[in-house]
Amino acid sequence: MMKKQLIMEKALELFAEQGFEATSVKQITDICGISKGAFYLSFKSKDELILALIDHFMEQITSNIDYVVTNSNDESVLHAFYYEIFTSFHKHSDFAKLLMKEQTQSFNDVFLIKMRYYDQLMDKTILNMIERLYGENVEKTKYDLIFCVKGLMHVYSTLFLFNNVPLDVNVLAKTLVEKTNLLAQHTNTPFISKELMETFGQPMSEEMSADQLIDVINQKIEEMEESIEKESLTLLKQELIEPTLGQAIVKGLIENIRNHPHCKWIAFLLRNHFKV
Amino acid sequence: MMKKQLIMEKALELFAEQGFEATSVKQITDICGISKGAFYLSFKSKDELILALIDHFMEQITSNIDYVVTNSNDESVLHAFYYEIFTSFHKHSDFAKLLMKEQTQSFNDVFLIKMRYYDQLMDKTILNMIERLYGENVEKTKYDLIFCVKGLMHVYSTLFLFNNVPLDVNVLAKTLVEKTNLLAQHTNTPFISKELMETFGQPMSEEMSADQLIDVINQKIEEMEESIEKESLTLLKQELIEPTLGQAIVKGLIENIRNHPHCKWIAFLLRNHFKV
DNA sequence: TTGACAAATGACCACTTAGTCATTATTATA
DNA sequence: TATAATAATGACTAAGTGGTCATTTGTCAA
Repeated sequence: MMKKQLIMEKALELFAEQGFEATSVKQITDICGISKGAFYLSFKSKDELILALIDHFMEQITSNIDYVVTNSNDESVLHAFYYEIFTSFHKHSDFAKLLMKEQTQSFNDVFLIKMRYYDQLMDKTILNMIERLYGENVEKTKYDLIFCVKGLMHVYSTLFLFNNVPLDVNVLAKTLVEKTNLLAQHTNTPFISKELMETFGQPMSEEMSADQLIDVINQKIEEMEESIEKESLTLLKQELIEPTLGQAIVKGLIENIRNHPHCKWIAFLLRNHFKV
Repeated sequence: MMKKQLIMEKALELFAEQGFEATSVKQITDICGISKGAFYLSFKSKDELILALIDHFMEQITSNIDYVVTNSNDESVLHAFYYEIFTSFHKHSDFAKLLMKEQTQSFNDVFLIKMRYYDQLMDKTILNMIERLYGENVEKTKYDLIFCVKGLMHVYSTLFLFNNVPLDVNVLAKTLVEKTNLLAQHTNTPFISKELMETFGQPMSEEMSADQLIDVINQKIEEMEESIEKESLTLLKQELIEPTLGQAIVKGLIENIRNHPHCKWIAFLLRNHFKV
């Protein structure tokens, strides 16, 4: 199991540098110092590896952003959002590079669906934030705003990822907050209407069912040692099967598990499910 | 020579769909209905093919944009800029897709240099436009503005290229003009300082020398049949060797060749050289 | 020391790749 | 028609690909 992590780490470096297609399994196993067979003991295929990488990092990044956004006040939420994103990208710069390089590529159906899934989660988070901050004022322009925010994120990420520009995340976040506010408060001409958004934005992937959630939780529970987190998770599972606890308790339980590295994603899914 | 064009056309389609690395020479020759050998009669390598494609389209697009920008008044220049870009991308959508997919990829040094070169030309054009429109007001924020403009271009291009969104170029250009004006007129907090721009933006690739320009022109002249364009080009070559004509005449001569499909790029280079 | 089980190996498979070149087909010239 | 020049072919090479599996190695408890 240690090996799986080693492979993911080293492969990520290679993917970031050369791209996924240009990196061979042989190259990966060589710098890991393991045999080809050992690789296929950890991953069924090269594709499975990149999918695992995407999930591993996107779950982390997505849930962190979501938490930060839902737990900041209106004054600070935009700044917190940008700050969190760029901090994540900076910390996991190899993954961020991989993401940039492969996001328009399309070798694999599963890959594509996964990318679209996380992209839609991001859209949702941004939209949420925008609606909360500007309300009715951006009714006509909010979809354009999503794209503007993503466009800004994209260029500035490229800038510091591929040009080793020294990064002061705080300043960067500040400038983008200013720009976002400007665009939100003064834009009048929309390009993306609600209808347009719906025609191309394949119906937002619906949420996970309670049953699916329970499966994921069961799997995690088995991996965990006894702890407050495990207890909280067990209670939350119970709540999924048969709701009895109040909102406050549920929220508290989710808060308990939120910082456990293995639970971040589940915490995110549960927050979404219980809408707390 | 016809064959070269056929290969470029068909290869572009494949590259746009599958990416450069994922497309094999065999695939290209198959849909062209030619043999492998015939391919290597037109191109020394697969790499040379993609470089030729980049040059072919980027020369066209870059020179068109430059012309449009330098020949629009302050009222309309921003709109003209966006309109021209998106029209080009829409018209050559396969090439635009290729560009998006491969712009962060880095298989090849020559490729990388080429991409950076055209990217810098674009930066220059945008900067020019911004300085002209907003002057002193954007002294501190103009570099950020370049990136904002590129970020907006990027997301909206992705949107209509990969999501078959119906494209009303006029409306799109309008919304982006509004956004650009907003950002230019009200942004106060810069992220990219002049120094920062200089540290990462390897010294702007210096202009072509007069001698190099003459070489390029000589080559073109041979390919052309007798015409006003050819005569103009010959006179311009003379002017490069020994300046005798006035600005007005030079400008007129460049105007003469500007619409000849083979001369667009040369017209661009000459406009830059004579600064007319 | 033995035996049982899991972990790890790397030769090997079938296939694909970019690129070459002796050979053949086509065209133009005399 | 004969000859020279050019265009086009596709079998071939050498290297590499993702993936497999019979075999070896390592690690336990008995």
